[in-house]
Amino acid sequence: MARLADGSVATTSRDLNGGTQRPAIELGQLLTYLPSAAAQGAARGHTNVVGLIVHDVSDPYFSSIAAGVTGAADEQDMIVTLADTRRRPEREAKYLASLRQLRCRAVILAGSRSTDQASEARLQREIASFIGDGGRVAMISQQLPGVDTVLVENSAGARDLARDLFDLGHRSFVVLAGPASLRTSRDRVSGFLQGLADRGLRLDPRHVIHADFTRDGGFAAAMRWRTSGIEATCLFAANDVMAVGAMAALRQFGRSVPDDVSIAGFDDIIPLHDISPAMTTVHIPLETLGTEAMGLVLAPHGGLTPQVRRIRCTVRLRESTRRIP
Amino acid sequence: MARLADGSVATTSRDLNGGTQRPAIELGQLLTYLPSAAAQGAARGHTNVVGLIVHDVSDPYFSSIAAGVTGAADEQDMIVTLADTRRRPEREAKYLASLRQLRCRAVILAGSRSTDQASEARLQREIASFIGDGGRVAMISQQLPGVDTVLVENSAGARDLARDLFDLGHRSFVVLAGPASLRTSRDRVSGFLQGLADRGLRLDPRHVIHADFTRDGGFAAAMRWRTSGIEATCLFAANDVMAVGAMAALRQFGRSVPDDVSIAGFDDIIPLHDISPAMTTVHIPLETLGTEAMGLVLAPHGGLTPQVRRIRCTVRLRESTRRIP
DNA sequence: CTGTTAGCGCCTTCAT
DNA sequence: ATGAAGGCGCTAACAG
Repeated sequence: MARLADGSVATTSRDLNGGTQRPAIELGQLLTYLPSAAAQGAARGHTNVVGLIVHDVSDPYFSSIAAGVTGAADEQDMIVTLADTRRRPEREAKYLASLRQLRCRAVILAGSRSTDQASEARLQREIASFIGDGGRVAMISQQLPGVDTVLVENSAGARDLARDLFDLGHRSFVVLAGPASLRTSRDRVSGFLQGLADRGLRLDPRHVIHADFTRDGGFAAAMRWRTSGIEATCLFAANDVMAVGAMAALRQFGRSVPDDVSIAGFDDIIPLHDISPAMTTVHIPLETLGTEAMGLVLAPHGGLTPQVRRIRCTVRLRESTRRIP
Repeated sequence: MARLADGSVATTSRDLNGGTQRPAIELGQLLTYLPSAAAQGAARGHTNVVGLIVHDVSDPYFSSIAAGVTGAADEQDMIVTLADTRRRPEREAKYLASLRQLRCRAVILAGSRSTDQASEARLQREIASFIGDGGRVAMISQQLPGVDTVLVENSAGARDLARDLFDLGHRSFVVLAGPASLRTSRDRVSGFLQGLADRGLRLDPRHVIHADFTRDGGFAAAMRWRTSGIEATCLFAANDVMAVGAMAALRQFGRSVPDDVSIAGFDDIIPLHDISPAMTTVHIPLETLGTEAMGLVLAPHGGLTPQVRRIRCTVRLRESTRRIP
């Protein structure tokens, strides 16, 4: 194409790629010409695309991770393609297949693993194929055997939170948990129970109410708590969006936070930083999750032992929880 | 590749593509084989990728739009690649170039146009090249000459809001505006002023305070208002995240909402649906913006006249604004 | 319907 | 340093 300008083809390709834009003629053409990434990919056998699979982009948890990923990608001149499973675990494998077809250099899977055997098995196979084709993959959240992981210490964070709430004087809790099928929710719940146990308190299993891992789930769980007749001075929601849904429900049936009941969440998502009362939660450096994941998949191959990067969660005590005399 | 299974090449390509998986042998291979999208793109001359360029994914405004786009893309078996400018307008052209190189079928540009002449001009050129190569492009927000647009009626929405606030009894306003360089902010501000003018009220230009179009911008603007000594019964923030930042500032210097001062925002972003007091705002169907944009770029070419799809904004009066006796 | 033959647009040895 | 040739993995227009 641009041979009209110079004369040869290989040469043109070279110094177009080599950064040394020599013939001024090319510079002129540059205004509109760009090599086809598709053709380059076909010829080279790989591209500079990295895939990101999330459960729900519109959830601030995932959009912050996405921001971390796009930021890191930009610095490496990589392009990120986004897939949103809409919280249907079985979609992950499907999207991974699409990304494999794209011959992405790497894929980042953000979000809790589920306990659906069929989906997870199919995902495992897709991952194996992807890696077999020379691609890199990183998980964000829980570890999957054999793949690099940015591991969020959900359990430890929830344990610390439970202890702090206990030390604030709370003795009766209700846990607004996500679906039992989500590892993230399970880890947080069990960590929380462990923290209470550390202080000698055993929580009745009926005090754990399961619902969707969303705002509406939190609302519904709080409603179910209300009709359950279970007493509690403190509610722990397994994530912030559930907590905010629960707060809405509490408001609706006239319980004030934190005067009537304290509440705590998990994640420390940004849009909630300014609500009132400020939400007690467990902070996760969400953007960092994304950049770390990019770091893993872009790093030179780590050999046979999968890399694991642990991310600590830190308790943020705020107004939505109060001291019990 | 898979010719080992059958014998021919074209045949394999055909019924792999044609859905009629004939030879059982292939079905066996299918477990791991997938045609390379890169090579397909090279051969066909186009791909099933659509690009999405946003100002900031972690902003709920954009993440909701992204959700709409990914949802629509999924239905059409398209793949979306995401680029985040981090609110630097000059990045748009750069990313558009990357996407052009990818030979995307289409690109969606979400977010306010700026008034930076240089960036906009460069963007215009990129768009022209992109379209010249046979790609489709759609804007979300304001119209750009010659390109399909999902036009948000910011001005009308702000005008309606102003009238409603006036009718609530408010007579003194302060506008917390975004940067003067952002069309979206300008449109909302001018619409708001127009609405007041419709009721016979003229707002002193000093009552318009400019800041970043972010939470921190809203916080800063509210702080500047405080020290300005200007009196007002109602604050209008040009978007919700600014409004929430302003509310944080108000809380910090002990002004209660809505008792001391009413406040209104714009966008009706989801994470704010449950805050207290509930925020008066102007609703935009954000996900719809994304799906409509996909509709535009996937529709058969609209001829020479660019398509424009207008999206209405509707006022949502809530607790953060009160009636003035 | 199937197999053959050209490309698609680029990159990469390999000589020169 | 530069040009020629071969190939990347697939599709499409053409014959059989």
